Amino acid sequence: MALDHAILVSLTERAASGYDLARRFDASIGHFWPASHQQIYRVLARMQEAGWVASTVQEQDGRPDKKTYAITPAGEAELNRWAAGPSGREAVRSDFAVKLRGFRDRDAIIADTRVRRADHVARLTEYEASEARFYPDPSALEGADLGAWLALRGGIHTERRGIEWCDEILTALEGPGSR
Amino acid sequence: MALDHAILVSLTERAASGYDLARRFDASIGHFWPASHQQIYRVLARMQEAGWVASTVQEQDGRPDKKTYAITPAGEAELNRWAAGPSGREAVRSDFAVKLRGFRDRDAIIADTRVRRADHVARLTEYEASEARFYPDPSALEGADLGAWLALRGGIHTERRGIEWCDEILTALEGPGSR
DNA sequence: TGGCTCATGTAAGGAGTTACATGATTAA
DNA sequence: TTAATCATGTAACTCCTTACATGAGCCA
Repeated sequence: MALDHAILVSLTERAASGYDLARRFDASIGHFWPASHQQIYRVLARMQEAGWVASTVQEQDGRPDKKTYAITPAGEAELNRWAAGPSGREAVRSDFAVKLRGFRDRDAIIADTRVRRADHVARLTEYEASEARFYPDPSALEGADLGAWLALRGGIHTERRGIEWCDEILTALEGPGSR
Repeated sequence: MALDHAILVSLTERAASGYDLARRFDASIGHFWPASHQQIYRVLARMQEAGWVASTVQEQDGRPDKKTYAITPAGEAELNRWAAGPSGREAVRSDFAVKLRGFRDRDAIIADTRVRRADHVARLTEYEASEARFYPDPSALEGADLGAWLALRGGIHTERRGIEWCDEILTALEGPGSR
């Protein structure tokens, strides 16, 4: 059900079409809760039926009509209800850890680890650039900005520990100095 | 499909019934790929049909019959095939990060963060105890043991960064010194 | 001419969760 | 006598993924 709330949070920041939301999810919220456009359209339809969002259609020339969704008071109430409750522990599901655990193909693991490391570095770079750009003075943050910054910090920690882990794996499998 | 491979890895270590596997998942492999007994029974049935595992039934007095599953050569081949390929990046889905991002209820977030922190500490303690007990001399490890240790290291890194993140959140929301 | 962006969806299937079901033994 | 452990499953449901579908404009 958390996709519902992720969409509501995003709509609180600004009304949007399904298409817009899909792009936002690719760029920002999706780092914490990825979603495809197909899923987003389905959930929007469901939430409209529940009265949590309302849509207005805009015609556009040369382009398909655009349905813009906005959060309703009922949607706000639902967000508040959800925000007040505890969040569940998220399940860790790592194909990679299972593969390590079943240790069979040293070279495949090394290759895999290198790819993962590069991926972590890329995302860390992206997060750090966002942090420098949008939150240069964290001690001055309040409310929504503070929350968004803390969420970003979570991403930064995740990527850093991912790099550390990859380095440990590479050191153990290839010996130090060969990376 | 990775539950299939997690079960196969576990069966490689030792043949087991669905019930045994469910307990093993609760205790160890499940830290990287949680699974309920219902799921495990379903996957075992599917893998038996595919010829990846074979079962023998043992009668027991005073207790229900026990179906013990073992991996077959076809299952070994499948595991090797899977181990040689790259592993996908796992999707991060964090209810908690979405909640932070939508920052609405400071007290609820603080309470939530404290619970999460305690949870991370508990698991970290467990992992560190396992490490000290089973892998006192990591530099001497090889093969399957090395893989299992590296997987455990991943868990340790995850919990540590989880604690760091929680501390950062609590510091930002309550100010330093009040924790 | 071929692919990208904008914009909306449907449909089928795989994976995971939750609830239900049965039945004997053993420990508090 | 109540609950937990051992041991097996079925059924319904939600959620996510992948593939398919349409159609106009724009850039190389």
